[in-house]
Amino acid sequence: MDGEATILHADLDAFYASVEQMLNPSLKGKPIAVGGGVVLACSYEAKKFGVRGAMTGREAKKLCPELIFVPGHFNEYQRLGDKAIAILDDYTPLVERISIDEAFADVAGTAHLFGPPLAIAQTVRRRVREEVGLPISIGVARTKHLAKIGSQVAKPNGLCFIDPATELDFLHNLPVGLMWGVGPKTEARLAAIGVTTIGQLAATPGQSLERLLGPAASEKLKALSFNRDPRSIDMDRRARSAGAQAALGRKLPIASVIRPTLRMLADRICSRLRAKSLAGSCVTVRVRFADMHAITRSLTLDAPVAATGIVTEIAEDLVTTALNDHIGERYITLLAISVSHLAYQPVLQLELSMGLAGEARRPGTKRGASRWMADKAMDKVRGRFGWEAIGYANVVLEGTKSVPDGFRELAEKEL
DNA sequence: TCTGGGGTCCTAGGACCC
DNA sequence: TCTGGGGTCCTAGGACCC
Repeated sequence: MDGEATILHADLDAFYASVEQMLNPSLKGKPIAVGGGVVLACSYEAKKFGVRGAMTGREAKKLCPELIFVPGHFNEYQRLGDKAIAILDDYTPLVERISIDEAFADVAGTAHLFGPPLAIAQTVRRRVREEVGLPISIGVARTKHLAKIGSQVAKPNGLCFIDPATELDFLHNLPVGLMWGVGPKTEARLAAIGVTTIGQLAATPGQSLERLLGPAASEKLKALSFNRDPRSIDMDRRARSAGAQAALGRKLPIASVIRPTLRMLADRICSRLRAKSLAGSCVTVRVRFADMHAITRSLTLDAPVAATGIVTEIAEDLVTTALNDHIGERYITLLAISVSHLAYQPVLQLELSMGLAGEARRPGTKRGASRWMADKAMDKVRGRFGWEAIGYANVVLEGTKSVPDGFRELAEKEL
């Protein structure tokens, strides 16, 4: 068995806000928020007042009157995040990037070169501070799950090494909410049967847990509560779906709102797919109503698609059926599309799927060949002049853009 | 003919994570 | 002026096949 603590979980602290404080030292030590209408990220000083991501700017300002809003340097986030995570590559090839500001690394095979894992973690922290200028917390443990918990416990700007000899003592004293997969709902359910620590969860009979959370979740949590985590480092995780969404404010569900919005969303998704020679055979839409409750409708196709026009039309059909099931709703507040069941499409098949799949399904629609030409032309212009050079301009979404495009792009996972 | 059972896919909803 | 955007995984019922 793997008896040694060789997994590192490295997590940049309050990443976007820390970058802003580094770029503008006058912001250091002050409560700041990136964003305006919505808080995209905030500093530890702001968190002390209860400010959180996804809050409206107004709400945040109410909690913390001195809060300073900054627009955000999105290009810098990508560059600095890459630079920090790349430092891990100097100590092992086994690095798994989780998001822009977070990664796992396994240094099991490289101790003879760089010393024990704890020493490597210390070096990485020092180098990120010196070479990138940012605080980073690291957890070191025997499993991914425990390393991740370690980095959370270490924050802000700390290091937490969990000795395998005493790891269960450490783990069992922590609140269940720190476990991967335990969010507010599960935490509340567990609390209802008196389980608030990981130790109490470990001591709960499997049957009661299963009744409460279902077989898969209870089995997983049970294993994790004894630090049995089978996951190893996965160096190239591929996305399984690609999606896009747009918050609309409050809009009547009419064609002049729905059509251009869906076209814009399909355009975003499909150009990403085509750029990677991918196509997907399942299209899902999501409609959210004024009371925040949301519904989804999906359709699985015979062949994968990546043409903007085809995805737009399928999405329109799905949204229409969704709305027909909810006639009483007066306003919609969000539309989303997701394309899944992705498959790699060598160019020839991609061209075919763009045309034939659509025509087979809906004979009356615009011919596949001309769609292929239109998409291809658009991809080409954007390749040369950038995304904004051409697009589906729409008056509908003017002014409702609450989140900058830069932020959106950072959230996109590599396809 | 009737009955049981397993496996897999599709769809809708929900919880969670960054 | 209520409440962003991009993802993953699980559940449960029904269809369908063997």
